[in-house]
Amino acid sequence: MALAASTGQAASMAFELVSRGRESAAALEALLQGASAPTAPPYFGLQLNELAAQILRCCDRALDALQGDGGGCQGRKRRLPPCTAAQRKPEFRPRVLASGAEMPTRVEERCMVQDGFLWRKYGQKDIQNSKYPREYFRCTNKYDKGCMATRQVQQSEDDPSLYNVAYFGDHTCGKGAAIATVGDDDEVMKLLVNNFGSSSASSVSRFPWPSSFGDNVKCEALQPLQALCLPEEGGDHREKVCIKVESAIAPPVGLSSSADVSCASPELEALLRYFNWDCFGESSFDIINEFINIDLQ
DNA sequence: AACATTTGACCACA
DNA sequence: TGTGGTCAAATGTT
Repeated sequence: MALAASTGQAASMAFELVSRGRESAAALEALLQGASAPTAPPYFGLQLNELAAQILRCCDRALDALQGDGGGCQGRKRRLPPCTAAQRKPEFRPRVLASGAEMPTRVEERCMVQDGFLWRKYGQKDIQNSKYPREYFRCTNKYDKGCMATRQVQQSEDDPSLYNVAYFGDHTCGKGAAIATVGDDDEVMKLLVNNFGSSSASSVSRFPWPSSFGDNVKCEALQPLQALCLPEEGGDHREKVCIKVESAIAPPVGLSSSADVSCASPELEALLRYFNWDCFGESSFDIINEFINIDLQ
């Protein structure tokens, strides 16, 4: 009963948050419709007005879901696979962590900013001595362009709001080239391109984290990036960054605060502000992660 | 129809 | 032999 009450409370809070997000997105879209094309450059392969429209669609679907099923955020469902001798698939088990904890609610997988690199999840594995599973992603251009870039994402045990993201291999699909030309006049984007366009230690040393992603969301690299660039055999490289996504204003325990990187570009600031409202669950991490992922290529 | 995620099985490696 | 990374069938979403 108490559970039902708290579930209802959470649902109404989620509904309110999504509603606020929708209002913000609608305002953003209206602003962008009045802006001339040169002031709204494409980010991550999307025009900002397209981005705003996408946000609206996501909000509408989220609101529909919240109203439709009494508050539960349903992810994609999987029916019981047929149990025949030819099919090895055992019976379906609900998605529960090894620790017995529930998986974070997936609000809307596809409601994320595209960074020019598209990742496709190809596996998930429970890792020994870890409460949380590790998720495996590959570049969607693996087969058509032979791009061998992959990444692994795992929630931190010490701090569930922290995710460890490891990047393997280089993108050979060329999809990131456009990103480097976006924001040439933007201080932050320059830093990011300078730091991540090369794997050399000298450029990495100017890694600009931590930076603020709006008022309520912070993304921080918890360790110097150069310490996490692990060379691999065959010229392959691995980059790993710890990402912390928090919805609270208060700084996380054990993390020293430092100066935020200012955003010289109003477009980028507008984009970052967009993240404020969608700051819960796994989906919010995906959004942030996708953004950070640009930097790491 | 195309493309996405899910998830147990398979396989390589230490 | 245990563990982690990948595969691929089933199934959901657009």
